[in-house]
Amino acid sequence: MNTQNLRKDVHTDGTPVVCVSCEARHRGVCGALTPEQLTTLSKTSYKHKLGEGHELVGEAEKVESYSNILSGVVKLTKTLADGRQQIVGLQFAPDFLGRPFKADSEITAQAATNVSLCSFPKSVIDRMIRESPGLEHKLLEQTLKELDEARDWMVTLGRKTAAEKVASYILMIARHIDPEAGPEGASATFDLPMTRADIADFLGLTIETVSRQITKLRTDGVIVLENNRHVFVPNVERLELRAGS
Amino acid sequence: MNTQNLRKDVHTDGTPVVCVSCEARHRGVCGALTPEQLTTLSKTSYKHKLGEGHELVGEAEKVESYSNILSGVVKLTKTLADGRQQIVGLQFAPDFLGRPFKADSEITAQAATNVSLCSFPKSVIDRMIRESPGLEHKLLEQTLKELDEARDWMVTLGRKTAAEKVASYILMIARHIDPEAGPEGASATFDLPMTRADIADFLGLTIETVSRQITKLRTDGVIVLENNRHVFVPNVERLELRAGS
DNA sequence: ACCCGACGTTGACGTGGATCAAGCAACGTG
DNA sequence: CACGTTGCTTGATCCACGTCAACGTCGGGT
Repeated sequence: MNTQNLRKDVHTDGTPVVCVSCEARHRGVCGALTPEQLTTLSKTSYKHKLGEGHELVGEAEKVESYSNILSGVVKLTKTLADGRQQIVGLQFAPDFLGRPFKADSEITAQAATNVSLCSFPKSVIDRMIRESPGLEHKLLEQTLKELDEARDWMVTLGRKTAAEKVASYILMIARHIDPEAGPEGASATFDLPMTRADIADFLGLTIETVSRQITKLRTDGVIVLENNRHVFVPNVERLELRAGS
Repeated sequence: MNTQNLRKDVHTDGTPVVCVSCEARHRGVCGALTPEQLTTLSKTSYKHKLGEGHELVGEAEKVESYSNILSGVVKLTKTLADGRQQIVGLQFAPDFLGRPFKADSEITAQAATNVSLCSFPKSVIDRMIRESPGLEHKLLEQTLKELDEARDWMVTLGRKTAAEKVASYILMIARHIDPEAGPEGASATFDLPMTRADIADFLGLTIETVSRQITKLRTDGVIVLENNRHVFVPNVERLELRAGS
């Protein structure tokens, strides 16, 4: 492990901090740590990959550790007693994963795609939180962002039609994965990171309805599909219109 | 203003801290402040009341100030361009109101009932946050709680039937307003703090559907209504069954 | 007392999306 | 190659909920 390089990355300009074990910037974590803390963290963190569908919680994986998502998409789901399921959140590439100050979240985290993570023990981070207030500030910011996203989605779940829901979903994915697609009449290309079943669970619909609405968007020329996963949006503004603002 | 009393409240056992201007405990704020900060805050905070339906945001009220809710219920709503509305959160008596680090929340806060608040300027609190890390910790805890509630409600919005939604709503209100109603077969009595229109906006339904489902709960003996607002739940467990877990 | 408006209930009817069911394409496996 | 499996689409039917409309009830103002 090259501590020299680590130190240099921290000291030269302060901002771009890299975790030595996974060689990635940790949004919300490393950026708020002192060089000493970062070194400590690096000694206990480890990089690993998960296949699609792999569960991250309930098997003592998340409960005892926090993770940064290096690539892929993680879905947070809640399930009713009779099996009805709802996805309550999606975490993308640089997000932080893990619930501070609470072991039981009643939420299941599952890999929606292949995922690679950089994990470290809960105890180490919890101690660092107590030591450096900047870290807590980062956590608060991410939590506020998640709260905003959750509330945005509540409007979609409660008040939009199936057609608007599906358009909103595609638009959200486009903005996350292909953020270069500017707001002004630009086009976008990306892969849907989830199955139709996942999309349905996210939108509070059935797979049949999702399929029909996607077909409609396709026949109307709003999107172009390839292999059921690869999406091309020739005109993002047209998609925005379908999403019901 | 009696600073002697204030100091005494802070010093004797540490925990029960009282704001001198509104004479109430402020969950999430005063409890994390030093005596000096509390004194400073008291000089700028002011207590006031708002009638039902009064807006707290968009008119420079919330943007430039934070508030503690002393009594009443505040609803947070989002509105689509065509007027469809969704309530994305409810804040009850000891909650903190106001979004740190962001002036534009795209959310409207309205008094759902008569509300009394204790407000103070954004700038004062923002400075105190920088000074005392305990305050930020409190904010993080409240934000996490709100996130949990939002995600619980997403399941209700996306996957529950109208009957289950209404039962879940009544149950949630019961637990907030009459928390003495123990989980084991106990009864509960309380007033619904919102109109049928608000309930509909909260549940993603129409007022007619809400009315029909309430009527059904009444004719089935799960609840007893009086004046359309006062509710008696003879057996909370029966209501829980209707809420679909 | 009267009216009025806000709020709530109830009924009749239409429809969006769920449900049930069939079929298709891509894939890996014996 | 036939075979099953998984993911997706499409069609036919049904029903939960929205929509439209009428009516009841309460409280406040003149």
